[in-house]
Amino acid sequence: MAQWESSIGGATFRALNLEPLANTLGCLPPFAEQEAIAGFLDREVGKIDRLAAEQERLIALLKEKRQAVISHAVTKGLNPNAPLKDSGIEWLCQIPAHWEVVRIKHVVVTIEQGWSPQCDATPADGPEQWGVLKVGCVNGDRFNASENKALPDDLEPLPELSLRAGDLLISRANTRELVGSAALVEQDHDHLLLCDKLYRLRLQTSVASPEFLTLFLRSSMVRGQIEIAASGASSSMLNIGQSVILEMALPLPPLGEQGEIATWILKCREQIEALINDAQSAITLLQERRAALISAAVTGKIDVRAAAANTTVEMEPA
DNA sequence: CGCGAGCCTGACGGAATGAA
DNA sequence: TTCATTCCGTCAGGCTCGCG
Repeated sequence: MAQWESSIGGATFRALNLEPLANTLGCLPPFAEQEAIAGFLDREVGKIDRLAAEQERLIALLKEKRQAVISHAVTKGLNPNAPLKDSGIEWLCQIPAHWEVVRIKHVVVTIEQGWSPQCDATPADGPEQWGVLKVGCVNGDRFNASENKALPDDLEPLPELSLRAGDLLISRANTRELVGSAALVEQDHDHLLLCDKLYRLRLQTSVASPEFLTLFLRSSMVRGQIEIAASGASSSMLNIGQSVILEMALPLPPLGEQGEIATWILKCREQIEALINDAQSAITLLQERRAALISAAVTGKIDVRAAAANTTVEMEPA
């Protein structure tokens, strides 16, 4: 490969011309050994690919688990022995008997949208420069303050749109999978402004915890409701109105229990994310091992006849 | 390279609502 | 009624990726 690097042309699409390929110098072992190397690589690379596929499956299962943990905890609580009652809402099924069901509007003090002036394409440079959030800041598992665009110097910022700790942000327009994504702002961002495509909810914190509501909005039940309610002619930009959020049923434990549930979910999430990271590292290592193995086998650094007799293969250090 | 497809979203316009 | 603001919907374009 290293021999070809200087011969590869193209900027956006990298292509190798035939001539350098034809002129490539290679070492050619006897035919029987070529066959042995090919057979060896088939076996060993196959093993590595199977291990990597298992890790990929593990990651998919962990992501499902992460979702299931949220969905279960925000609708059933942490005590498996708590008596249940019918919630009266079809998509919520049963909830603990001591919980209430309210409309989200009953715990919301304000809901507002922001402002989307024409901005620079680059994010604000440091916390002192004004920036306007992009809708993508609520995608994924947590609020991402780096998803913003710098406000041009000739535009006057609107300080009342800057973010405060506890603000709950929800995207009002995006693809079906992303619309309604919710994230909690954990600290003040004095110079970051709310954009037109985001709803900001401020709650009666004596009744409802923003952490709990954020997690509830991420549950599979709410995702299902949002995806049903999303409207619009363009499938790449579906919308949800304020009423979709405000009229949604919310199963509400006592405030203290909301906090316990949120803390527990966040702890589980950390553990699951650590496992996902481990699996991803394992895949990276397997890919490196795969490339090294192929390289070592075709350059004669592994004696494949000896390797065939052993299950473990020793490679010379690179 | 050039092109098309898919995905995402900024920007803008129109409808609805509220204030004067 | 008029004007301003808020809310909602979508067009068009940027970006990435894959293909011939």
